[in-house]
Amino acid sequence: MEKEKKEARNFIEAIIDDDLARGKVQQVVTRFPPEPNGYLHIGHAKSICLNFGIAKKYGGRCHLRFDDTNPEKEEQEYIDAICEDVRWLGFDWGSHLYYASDYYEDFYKYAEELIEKGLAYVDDLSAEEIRAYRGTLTEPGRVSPWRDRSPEENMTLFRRMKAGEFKDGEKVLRARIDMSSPNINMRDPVIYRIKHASHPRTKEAWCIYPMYDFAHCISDAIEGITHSVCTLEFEDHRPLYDWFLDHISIENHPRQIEFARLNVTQTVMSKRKLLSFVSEGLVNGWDDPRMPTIAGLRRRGFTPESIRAFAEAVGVAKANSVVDSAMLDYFIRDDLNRRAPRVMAVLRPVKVVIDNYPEDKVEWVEAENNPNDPGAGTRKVPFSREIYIEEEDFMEDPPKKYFRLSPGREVRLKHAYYITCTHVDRDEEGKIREIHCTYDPASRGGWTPDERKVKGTLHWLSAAHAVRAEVRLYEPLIREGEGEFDNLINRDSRETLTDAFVEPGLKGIDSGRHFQFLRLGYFFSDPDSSEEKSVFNRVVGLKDTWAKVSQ
RNA sequence: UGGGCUGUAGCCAAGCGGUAAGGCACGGGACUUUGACUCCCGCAUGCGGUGGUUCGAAUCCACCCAGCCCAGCCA
Repeated sequence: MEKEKKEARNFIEAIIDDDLARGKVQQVVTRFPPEPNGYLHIGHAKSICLNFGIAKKYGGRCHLRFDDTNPEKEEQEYIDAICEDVRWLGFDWGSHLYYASDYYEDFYKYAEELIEKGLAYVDDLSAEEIRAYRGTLTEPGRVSPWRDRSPEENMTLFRRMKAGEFKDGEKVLRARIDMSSPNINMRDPVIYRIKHASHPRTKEAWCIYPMYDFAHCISDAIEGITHSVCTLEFEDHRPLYDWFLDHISIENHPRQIEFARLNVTQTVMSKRKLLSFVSEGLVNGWDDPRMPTIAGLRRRGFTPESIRAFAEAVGVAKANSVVDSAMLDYFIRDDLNRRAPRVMAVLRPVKVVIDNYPEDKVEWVEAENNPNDPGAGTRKVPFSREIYIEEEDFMEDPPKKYFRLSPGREVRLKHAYYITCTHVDRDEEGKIREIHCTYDPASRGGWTPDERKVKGTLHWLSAAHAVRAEVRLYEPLIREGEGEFDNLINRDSRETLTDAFVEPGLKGIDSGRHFQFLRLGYFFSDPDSSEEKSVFNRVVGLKDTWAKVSQ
């Protein structure tokens, strides 16, 4: 019998179940609230899967809302990219696409309400002075000399701020809470500042902009969000959000739940650092296959399914943690193993001449497209006297347990014949020119009537038929280990192989296709591919037991 | 040395007073026309530490230790 009664539930879902059971909420509404100041990365993917996942699980809805309250850092390009990434990940916000900037009038109205109630004031202190007055972690702050202006005066000043009568930084609006609170967020936080800047959406309509803390909680409330899921660093802000919502005329008061953000080994999860990678040219843009951005992962060849499975597997909790990147590798392999057709490619070719094979003969051997999926069918691959094999599949003087090709050794060419190495032809510098072999005509298809065992099986390509391709291999941008961040940056994280070859069937292949290059790994045809030259990214290598053994 | 939060295996993570799930990694074996996949097996007398309560504690209490976050007119 099935036994899936034990449905995995994280602590957030436990809270939601409880709220539902107590009748606190009838419908679950969540949201994913990015600031459009950069591209989304794998850490955001976890949050997206969490928020949209919860909505789906509970039959509720999840909004996509841009927290665009800082016009100096935000751009339309980022808005478009974020929408594309969320959609690609497989989530649908339906008609629920919102912007904090849609609520600017509301925020303004609520700010005036606080002023009327004597709960907000216009402060003339400079940024430096405000910082000095704020106190420290262990000492209370001091009140601003402007803290006791009358509501009328504050209202007049605030309206003049809005009207553009002051320069940037000349005045701010602050909440009047408690300068001696042990929670620094409660020490009269700034809620509006003057920025004479053009906003991607509201353009020149405003010269005062609300701070995140003020805008965010009100946006959630306006949208009817029931559960505001966010990361741990906002835990200290919750009392502030509660204060705002308790002091303005608004009905809904979402419950905020904080979880630990995702960290992955050898992976940069800071938008600031990722932006510097882009601007300093360490990578070729936000969608460079080495980037942990969703756009980068997509171009590398990751699938939405694999990322969702990964997000599900890492779980949700409150403990800071760093997930082993091997986990991500596992889920993309797991997914591609099921769907990627097998094909042969030789990345670093070395020529093999089969001396007893007829000069001009070509045989088309049958090859299965996916041994794990009989429905995937078969294809024909050309075989001839001269072939390419992988450089590392031959060793003149092999260590023990090496069961690839070496002098006197017999191996199987996948789908084709058994060959035995007779001798090696080298040039003056000692570099291999050709490896000479003989083949056993009785072994066609890859087995013999005498059923003798051949331990090694190699992939290969008929030299005359092989199609040249470019293959790009990637390593993590960050090296393993500890130390100064800059010293860990891998400035040689991409290797471009321009002399690789693939099966003739891949000539002119479309971009966006997944393959398993037999024995090498999973590859993805890059958008840089053209009619003349295909370009493949290595998504991830196959697990390589030999690499471990040979060390 | 203020406030908030967190410590369960190498890495994630269940567990909610009844005797330590699961995944990744790792090790061993089987299978193999991919050294892949798949399949078996192994992997915490132990839950940050010390006391206490209890017939019984990872779960409750006390104290201690360690780590993370907060002093933007960023989000």
